[in-house]
Formats: sequence, C-alpha cells, structure tokens
Amino acid sequence: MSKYREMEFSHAVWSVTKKIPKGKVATYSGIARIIGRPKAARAVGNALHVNPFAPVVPCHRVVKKSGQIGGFAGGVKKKIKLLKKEKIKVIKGKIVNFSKVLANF
DNA sequence: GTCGTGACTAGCC
DNA sequence: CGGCTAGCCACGA
Repeated sequence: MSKYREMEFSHAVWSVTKKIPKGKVATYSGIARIIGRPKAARAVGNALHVNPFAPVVPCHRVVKKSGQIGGFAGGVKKKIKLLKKEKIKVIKGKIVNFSKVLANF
C-alpha cells in the first residue's frame, strides 16, 4: 500500500531527476512510471516546474517522450544550452540522438 | 469539496 | 507539418 503522503510524489520526481546520469536525459512519462504513476507525466512537469531545488535538480535533463525539449522554468533556450553542454545535440528544441541519450532506469 | 491550470501523451483531421 | 480533443495527475485558490 503505497501511501503518497504530503508531497511525496514531487519529492520522488526530484529524487529520480537527480539520478539521471550526466550526458543522458529522461522523459516525463518515464519518471512518472518509475515513481508509480505512468500517466502522471503532467504532474511530473508540475513538480519540476515548482521544484524548490531548481539548481540542484537537473530538470534540464527531463524532456518529452517525443524527444522534444518541452518547457523549462527560465527559458527553453537555456535548457538547450545546458543539454548541449552535456554533449546532447539539440536542434529546434528537439533532441537529435534522443534514443542514445535516453537514460534507461 | 469543486474548478482551473500546466515543463504531458496519444489519437484524429 | 500544424491544430484540436480527450485522458491523466498534482496543486493552489
């Protein structure tokens, strides 16, 4: 019986996001699935959007399932820049070698 | 307790 | 390719 008390959901999201290896990325639905809510991709985005650990959690490593960047609190441009710093190629807000940089938990 | 919103996804045209 | 709809979940007012 999984009792999601308080904001354990959001907490789990940040926890998983912090576990993303460098140079790799994860998807919203993927994270949602890991924490036990495969259909809570939206909630995941919400948690990251309001996450108090903005500079601590590599939220820029979280993208859509289609390989699209999605959004980022502060500017998608910055997100792309950060991803490129991680050796991840991004073109027009979309990851090129998405399948190769996708972290497989 | 209900309503609206959002960094999502999949399907349809 | 782009736009719209429906379903899903969590949070704040």
